[in-house]
Amino acid sequence: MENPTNLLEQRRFKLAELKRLGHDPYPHRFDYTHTLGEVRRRFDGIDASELEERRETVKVCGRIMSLRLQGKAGFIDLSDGEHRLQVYVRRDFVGQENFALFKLFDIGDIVGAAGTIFRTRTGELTVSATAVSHLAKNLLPLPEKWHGLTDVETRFRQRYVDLIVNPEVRSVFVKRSRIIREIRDFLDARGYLEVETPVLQTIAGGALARPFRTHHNALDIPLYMRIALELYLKRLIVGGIPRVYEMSRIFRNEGVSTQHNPEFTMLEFYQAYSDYSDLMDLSQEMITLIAEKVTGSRQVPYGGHILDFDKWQRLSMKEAICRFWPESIPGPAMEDLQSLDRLRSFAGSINAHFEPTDGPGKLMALLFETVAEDHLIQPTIIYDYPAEVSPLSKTKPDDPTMVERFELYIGGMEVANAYSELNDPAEQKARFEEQLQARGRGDEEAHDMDLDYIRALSYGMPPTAGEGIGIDRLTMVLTDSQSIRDVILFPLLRPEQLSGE
RNA sequence: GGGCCGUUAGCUCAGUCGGCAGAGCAUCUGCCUUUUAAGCAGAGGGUCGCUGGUUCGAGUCCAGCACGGCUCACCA
Repeated sequence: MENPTNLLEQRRFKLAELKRLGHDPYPHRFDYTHTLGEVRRRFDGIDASELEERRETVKVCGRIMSLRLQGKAGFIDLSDGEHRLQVYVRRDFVGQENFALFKLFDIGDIVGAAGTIFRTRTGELTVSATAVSHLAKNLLPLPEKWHGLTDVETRFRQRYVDLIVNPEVRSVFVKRSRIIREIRDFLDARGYLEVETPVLQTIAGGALARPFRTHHNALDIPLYMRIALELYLKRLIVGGIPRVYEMSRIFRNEGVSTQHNPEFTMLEFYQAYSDYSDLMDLSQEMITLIAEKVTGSRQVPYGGHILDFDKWQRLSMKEAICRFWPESIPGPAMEDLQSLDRLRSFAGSINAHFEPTDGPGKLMALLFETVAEDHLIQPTIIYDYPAEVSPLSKTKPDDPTMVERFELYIGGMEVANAYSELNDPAEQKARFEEQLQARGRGDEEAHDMDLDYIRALSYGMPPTAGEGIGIDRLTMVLTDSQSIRDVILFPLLRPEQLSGE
């Protein structure tokens, strides 16, 4: 057979050559003695002469990341995704047959090598092979070694290739895993029970968002994918589990952006006999600790800023509106934020879009989001929200239009949302009814009535504080990622047209 | 959904005024037994995202479509 010119045909040709030489092209296993990381840990500190004396033998395996052929010898760099190790293959050390096999190796192939550890003239730790094995063929060439893979679409669609060639991508997901583990450790150490609640729900509640719809065939009923964990976790507080959390996927049928993916990971935790101010302290402690454990410092780079987790600030929503109001436009005083007419005129003055049916609470939240959110780069707790936009929160003792709720902002993003939970079933029912009216006015995101939840509250729920933390966004902040897709392994994309070849 | 930008070799990218489709890496052939962005000599590789249009002639100009990115709106 002649050497084909097409890259793919060349690889298939080499695969056929492997078979022709009597090698199983896809062997079942490989008995390695050390991972590449173990070799590095064990021998990295040992100099050339000592290695020569010790003649340590190893069997290692990994993917070929580069290959330098040099006549009757050659070097390959193996990677296991995290560590790299060089292998030296020399014809008079491995023999004719193994050397013929070695010549069929391509960049990207998975191979094994047995041999002794030594250092080359340039000092690099290397396995001098006495035998090589072929373990799996790379039929689709990898991106080049200098620029790597930068095309964003290919990186997301073929994350496996992204992970092979871009080591920093792996490090983001290692950090993400660490964040999740630290959160579990933190909550477990404080007596929280981790639970799992339904993803498929007949009423998608606990947040103001549009759900995905699905259908159960056997029961022939419509179902929704959950948009929050909240209402089931509070049922468990009623059931006598005073500290409970769930960290899992939720789904919102909304747009995608650098800060939104339709499925994302949320931590929600609930603590009985506490209110929102307890959770302010707890969140601050937890997030600062995680930042330090995951990044090694309480000062963390993000988007050209240094986030300082030693300097948290706390502002009420009204204070934040007044403080961050643009200087060029006459701004409100605190007392102006009560009056519907004034709120409307202030919203107009900053070109914020609102509906005539929006009440004062919605307008206040709108003013906040418009003028303040972008300024909240440093870790900031914004507290005391309008009741109108918080149907599940307990009102302030001195002001029934406001609730005990706070959100945590870092890097200009909302990272957490917490409140003192409304536990009066009669008031909860009234709040749901208000939401139904908003729904009647066309607000698709208004909360649905959940009569079982009212029934649960009627058995008595202790005073409780609860919080939700967006794990994807927290990961963005702690890995200096500007897009949520950089912290989600397989973000949602439109389907791709793939031909069979 | 709106606005802006992008799509050229396996990868990263050039392509001028509309006039023969280019480079580096990768690949192939030859040489090379401690290289590491190995080296030297040579070669092959293209549905220029898709469909139309204008033109003697389109990667280039025009229209539509697809996919993606950023951004606005919505949201966490």
